[in-house]
Amino acid sequence: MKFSNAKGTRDFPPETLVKRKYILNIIESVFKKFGFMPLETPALEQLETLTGKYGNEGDKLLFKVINSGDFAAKVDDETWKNKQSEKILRFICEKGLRYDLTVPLARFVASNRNEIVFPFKRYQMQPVWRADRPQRGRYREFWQCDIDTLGTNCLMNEAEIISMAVEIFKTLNLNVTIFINNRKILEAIAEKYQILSEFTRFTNIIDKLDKNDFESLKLDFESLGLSNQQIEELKKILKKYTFDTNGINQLKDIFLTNPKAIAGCNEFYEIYSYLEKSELNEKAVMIDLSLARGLDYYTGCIFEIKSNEETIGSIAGGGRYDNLTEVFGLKDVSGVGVSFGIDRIYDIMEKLKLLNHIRTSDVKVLLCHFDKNGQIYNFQKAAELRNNGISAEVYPDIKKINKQFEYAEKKEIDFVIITGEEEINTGVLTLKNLKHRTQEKLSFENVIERLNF
RNA sequence: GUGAUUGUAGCUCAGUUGGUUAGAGCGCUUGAUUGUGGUUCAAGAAGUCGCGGGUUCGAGUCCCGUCUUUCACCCCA
Repeated sequence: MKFSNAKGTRDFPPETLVKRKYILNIIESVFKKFGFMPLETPALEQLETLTGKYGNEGDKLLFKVINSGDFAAKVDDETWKNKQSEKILRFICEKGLRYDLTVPLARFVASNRNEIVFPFKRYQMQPVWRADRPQRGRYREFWQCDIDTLGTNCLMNEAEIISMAVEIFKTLNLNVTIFINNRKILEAIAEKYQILSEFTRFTNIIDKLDKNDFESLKLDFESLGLSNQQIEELKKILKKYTFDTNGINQLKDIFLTNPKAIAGCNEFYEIYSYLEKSELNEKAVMIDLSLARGLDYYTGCIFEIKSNEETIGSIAGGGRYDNLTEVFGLKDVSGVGVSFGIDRIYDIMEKLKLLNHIRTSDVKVLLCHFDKNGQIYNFQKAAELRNNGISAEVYPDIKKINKQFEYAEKKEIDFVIITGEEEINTGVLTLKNLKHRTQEKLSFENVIERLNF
């Protein structure tokens, strides 16, 4: 194959796209049901909008877009000769592909603050790009389905996110667990051990706990300056707790005095108070103190959702960010949101054969013919059928009838209308059910009745 | 970004220590069957062996580069 796709990007053939849209539609309809409004932003952002928001690793994964025109001429000889990529970059590119949908949202909200109705509830389903090495469930171009609420501190929004996630995955028939944590509690731990200055490194290490056992990370914790006793203590604390009064009480008992931890626990209590009476099953939501999340901008509650059946990393993630719009000049606007990764959801559902029932075509009937006269007649009949709300397709060529049947079968069209001289003369339609191999002669009205089930 | 790994017909894959004209199954086309398919039978088309370079009398096979795939890190949806 001479022309392959760019690394980590894919084509979506019709059969795939039909299934993707099925998932997207479910997600979108739930978003709408909760009162979120759509937003789209450009694929391209100013590079300075994107840099510095995702941590060091994030910046490395940004796709940069080279300036048009004679970009090389604008680099001075000295910089060019020294081959320092970072410095040259500043001269030759000023745009980049978006890395997620949250930062563009913050930019949008900050610059449209006067037109926006707050609290601002928006959903956004668009591709994002990351210059990562691809592997299973990891692509360089993938779609995120985001919802965010900005301009309110109310923790009902966190509870709402959980409800939405539960509804989405219930509708999709996927067994998942929603893991939640709170950055305030993680900060409290870091404070307790006086490693707050190393907070990012600390969260990076504990985030590995889902893949590695605690023992193998001991050296990492030691490198933070923690004593053996402290590490043993951590081992007891960094685990999962049930998301109910019992579990939160356990947590609170650990950090009796630390104000940040108490704040974090109180947030859990409040979020739980909204959900207490809903029909969540006990294992749908878990508090997981080893959940950290890499993105730098989270300040409160954080979420991550994983499939119970497939290990492909997380299929959704998000959290509360108090200061994200501040870097775009808008203070005191807190936001909370979550992003669903449709590509991973698709991969899991495909593997679990949960998408096999999706029909590739909405067409109810294929009109077949033996000659030009039949085709012309069918062209008119198809128009009449469509006018009566029936999606119909005329076989687009004059070929043997069995070819036409095979075409219908491949496109999962159950019915065919067979038009020959006899049908044209009498005005009666021959309707055949390909699945049952039955066939009957019907009037136009009866055909509509038959196909309108 | 680090270290591995993959690529042969539309698809899944064979292809010996380097040796003539690169094979199979499925699929596809045509016919048996000129108004009724999915079975069966017969025939047929199909490949710059990912791409570029090198070694060799000779490369699908060995070497280098490159693109792509998958995997482990890093990190993440």
